[in-house]
Amino acid sequence: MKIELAVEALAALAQESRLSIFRLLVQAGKAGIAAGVLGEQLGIPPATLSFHLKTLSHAKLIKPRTEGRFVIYSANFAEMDRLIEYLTEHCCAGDASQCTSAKNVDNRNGNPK
Amino acid sequence: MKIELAVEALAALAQESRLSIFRLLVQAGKAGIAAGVLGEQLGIPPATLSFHLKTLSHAKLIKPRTEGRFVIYSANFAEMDRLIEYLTEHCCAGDASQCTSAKNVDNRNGNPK
DNA sequence: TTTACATTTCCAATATTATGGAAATATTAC
DNA sequence: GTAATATTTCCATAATATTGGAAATGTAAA
Repeated sequence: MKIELAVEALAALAQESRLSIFRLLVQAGKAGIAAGVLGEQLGIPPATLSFHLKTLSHAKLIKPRTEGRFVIYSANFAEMDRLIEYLTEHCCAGDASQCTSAKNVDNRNGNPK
Repeated sequence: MKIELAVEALAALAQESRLSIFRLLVQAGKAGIAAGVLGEQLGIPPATLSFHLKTLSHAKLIKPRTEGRFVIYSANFAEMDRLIEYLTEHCCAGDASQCTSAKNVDNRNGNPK
C-alpha cells in the first residue's frame, strides 16, 4: 500500500460521523445498510451524509451497490485489513521482544505477555 | 475506547509526515528514535516536526522520554492495538461467514479462506 | 405519466489544520 | 559562567475540510 492511499483511508476514518458510519457497516457485514437508514440512525441530513459516504467510498473503505431506489453500503474488509497491515508493517524490526504489543509477543520462550 | 479518542488517533495518523514518523517508530520498537534523527531522515524542519510530534503524542500514539539533550520518541503499541480493536469491534456481528476478512474467518468448518 | 421517495450535486459560509521562520527554552560541554 | 546543540513555542499565512439548504437526478409504484 502506498502512503497516499493509507493517508486517504485514515483521513476518511478521522471524522466522527464517518467513523460511526464505518463501524455500523463493519458490524453489519456483507449485507450492508442503506444510505437512508444510516442517516436516520445517526441523525445526519442527506447532503451531509452523501458527502461523508463519498469520502469513505473514494478511500475504498466502503462499497455501494444499488438495489431499486436504495443504495446499500457495505464495508470493504479487504481494504481495512490492508490498512492495518500497513500500520503494523515491520513492527519492531521483526523482533517481538522489542515490542510491548501483546499481539506481537512470541510466547514460545515463556515470557509474560 | 471512546469515539473522540479514536477520531483523534486516526486524525493524528492521517497526515503524510506523521504517518511516516509513526511507521519509523513502530519499526524501531522500544528503543525509539530521537526527534532530530526523525527530522533529518524525513527532511522536516524543526518547528514543523515538533508540531507533528505533539499531535501524535497528544493522541497517545507515541511517547517521549528525555535522555540528556535529546528527546527520544517511541510508538505506544498498546494504544495502537486499542485503536485497531475499536475499528474491528463486533465485526459482522460475530458471524465470520458474513465477513470477507481473512483475519476474521473461522476455518474450523473447512470453509475456504 | 404522474407522483412519491431515495440519493446526490451544487454552493457558500464556517471551521479546522499545516507550514516554517524567528525567538525562546532546556541541557550539556568547556 | 559561556558557548554549542536539541527541541519547543509563537505567530501569521495558506490550504483543506465540514456543514446543510435547495435544486437536480434517478427509480419505482400507482
